[in-house]
Amino acid sequence: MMRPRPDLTVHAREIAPFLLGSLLTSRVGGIPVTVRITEVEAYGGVGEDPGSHAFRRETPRNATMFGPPGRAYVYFTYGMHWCLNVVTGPTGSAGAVLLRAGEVVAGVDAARERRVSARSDRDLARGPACLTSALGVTGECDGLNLLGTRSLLRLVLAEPVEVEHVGVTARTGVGGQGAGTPWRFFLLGEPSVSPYRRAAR
DNA sequence: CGGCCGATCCACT
DNA sequence: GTGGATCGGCCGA
Repeated sequence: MMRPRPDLTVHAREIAPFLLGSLLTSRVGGIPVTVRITEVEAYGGVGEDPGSHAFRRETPRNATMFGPPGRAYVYFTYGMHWCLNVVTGPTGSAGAVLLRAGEVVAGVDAARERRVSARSDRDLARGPACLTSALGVTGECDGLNLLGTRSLLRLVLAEPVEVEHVGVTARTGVGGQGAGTPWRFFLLGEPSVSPYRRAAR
C-alpha cells in the first residue's frame, strides 16, 4: 500500500512517484491530447542536486522553477527538443519533476500527426521530448498553471499506485555528482516507459 | 536490442 | 566556446 498522496508542496523526490498514473491533457492546437504518466524523474533545488537546472542559482531559463508549485517548467534542449516539468516543493525551493513518458489515452490521431516517426502507439510519448511533441508543448507553455481547471495544459492527479507496481532507478542522462540518486520512478510493465540509458561520459 | 553519431541552438561560463 | 534532464537513423548481432 502506498501512503496517501501528499500535495505538490513536498519535495520532488517525495511527490514524484505519486504523479505516476496521473492524466495530463493538452489543448494546444485545439484538439485535446491526454497522456497517462508512466515515468518521471525528480530534481532538487539550489546547492542540493548537481543534476538540476536550479543547482547553481536562479537564471532567466530556470526562473519558473523558483515560482509556486503546480506550474509547468518547460525548457529547450539539444537544439531541438522541449521537456516538461511539474514545479514542486514550497515556493522558492526550485524543485521539479520531469515528465519522461506516458501512454496516450485520448487524441491518438492528433498525437500521431505530431509524431510521424513513431513506429507504434506506445512510442508516441515514450521519452521526455517525445511526450512534449505528442502534446504540442513548447516554450510558450512555460509557467502555465497545471492545476487550473481550464488551463491549456492540465494535470489531474490519480489515486496513488501500489508501490509494488513502481520501479525505481537512477536518473537517465544525469552524470557526475548526483548521478547516483535513485530519483527515477516508473510503472512496471508499461510499454511506454523509455528504455533506461546510462549517462554518457 | 544495443551502440554510434549527427542534428541544431541556447544558456551559461 | 562548451556541452546538454534527447531523438532518430543506421548499423551489426
